[in-house]
Amino acid sequence: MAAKEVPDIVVARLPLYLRALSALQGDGRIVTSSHEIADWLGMTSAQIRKDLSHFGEFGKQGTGYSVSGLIQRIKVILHIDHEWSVVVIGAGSIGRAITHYTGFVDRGFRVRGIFDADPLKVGLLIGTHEVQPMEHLTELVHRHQVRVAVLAVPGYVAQSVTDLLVLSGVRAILNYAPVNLHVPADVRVENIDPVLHLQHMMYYIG
Amino acid sequence: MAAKEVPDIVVARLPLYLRALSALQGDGRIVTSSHEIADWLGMTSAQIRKDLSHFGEFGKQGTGYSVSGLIQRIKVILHIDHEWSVVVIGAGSIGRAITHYTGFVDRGFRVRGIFDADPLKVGLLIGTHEVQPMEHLTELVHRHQVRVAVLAVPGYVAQSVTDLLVLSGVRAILNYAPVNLHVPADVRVENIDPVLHLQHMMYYIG
DNA sequence: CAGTGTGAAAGTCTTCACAGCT
DNA sequence: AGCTGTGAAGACTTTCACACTG
Repeated sequence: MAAKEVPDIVVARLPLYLRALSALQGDGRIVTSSHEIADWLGMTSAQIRKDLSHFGEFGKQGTGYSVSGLIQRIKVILHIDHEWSVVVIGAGSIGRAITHYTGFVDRGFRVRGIFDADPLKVGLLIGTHEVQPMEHLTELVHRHQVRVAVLAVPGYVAQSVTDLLVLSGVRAILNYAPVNLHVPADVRVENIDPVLHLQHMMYYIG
Repeated sequence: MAAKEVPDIVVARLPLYLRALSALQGDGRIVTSSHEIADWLGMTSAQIRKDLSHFGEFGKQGTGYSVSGLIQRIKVILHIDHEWSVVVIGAGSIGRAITHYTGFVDRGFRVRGIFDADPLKVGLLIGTHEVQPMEHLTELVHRHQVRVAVLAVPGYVAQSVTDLLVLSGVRAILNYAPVNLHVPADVRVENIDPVLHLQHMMYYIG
């Protein structure tokens, strides 16, 4: 069965399955089942089977799934069977944390450069990366064919930086600024705002 | 209409409304409408009205909502009309970024301490906070009645640190480790994993 | 008239339960 | 026997559309 119109919510769970499968692989499991993955993630096995069924058939009835096989298939579906180059915009504490983060590389992403508009930050060394001025952004994006950016700038410049990123050819933006970005329809944005999560939880903590 | 059994997905959107309302307030708006909030957030006005209707009546027909009034009402619903004390566990780059983050305080949260198991990190100054050893955690949680923790430790210690947090009285954990934490039913966990968002977006970027 | 609050309808997502394969 | 893949049922969420109010 070919993937044609897969619900976004299903796509959003595939990276979670990848995370569970990596953990199981780390534990030495060669074969697994929808039940085992479901237990690891705290969800139901039926949901996992249903989700996967949107993309084809991956398991053996009576046996389960090959861990490495399913990992590979999901990576292909998500287009992360090869490495993506990423630029980080903003050399504040969030930008620096992202650039330092080692968990990126083995999951398909590689930081190619970090940029900041503040002349005082330009030239600073963040891990192995030297902070570059915004003027160098477009050139580097073209040179490395960067399609992915992490945006870690103050809210009031987030939209103008976004416009520049889009113009340079970036197609996916992970936004840490607490604002809603406007982008063309063919550009994806996902937002991360830790305070939103904290506020959400407080409803139940009272 | 009293709030009785509000869907979690509705609760999760309230912090978003708060963010939009703050932005509108920053622009000098005194009164607003479900349409204006919806435009700002890129959603429909019906959804906003329906969501709010779970908690009561907040607007004036024909006029709209008082911006400051609605902000205050939502803060009360979310229990963030007062400040919550937070501890940060892990003084790696993420823990440091969180501790530095100034956007916490004005949105209801205040970091009371940062902890790390690594003796080499203990004593380091992060902003105005000195990194403390894990042994001090329980005492500080009790002293400041901390109910909220941000977990920024490596995956392989995340569960044991979680157990300690829960034992100390923490009821809400914002987890940056890429693992699924097990907690008692009265403890809330929300997870943040930037790579999950990046992988999700790559499906559409191809 | 503009804009809320809300039943009812439409749409989406999850769970069930079982045929069928290994 | 054990486990997948999947229609059908059930649960949940969003959208519609309009009575009502200032």
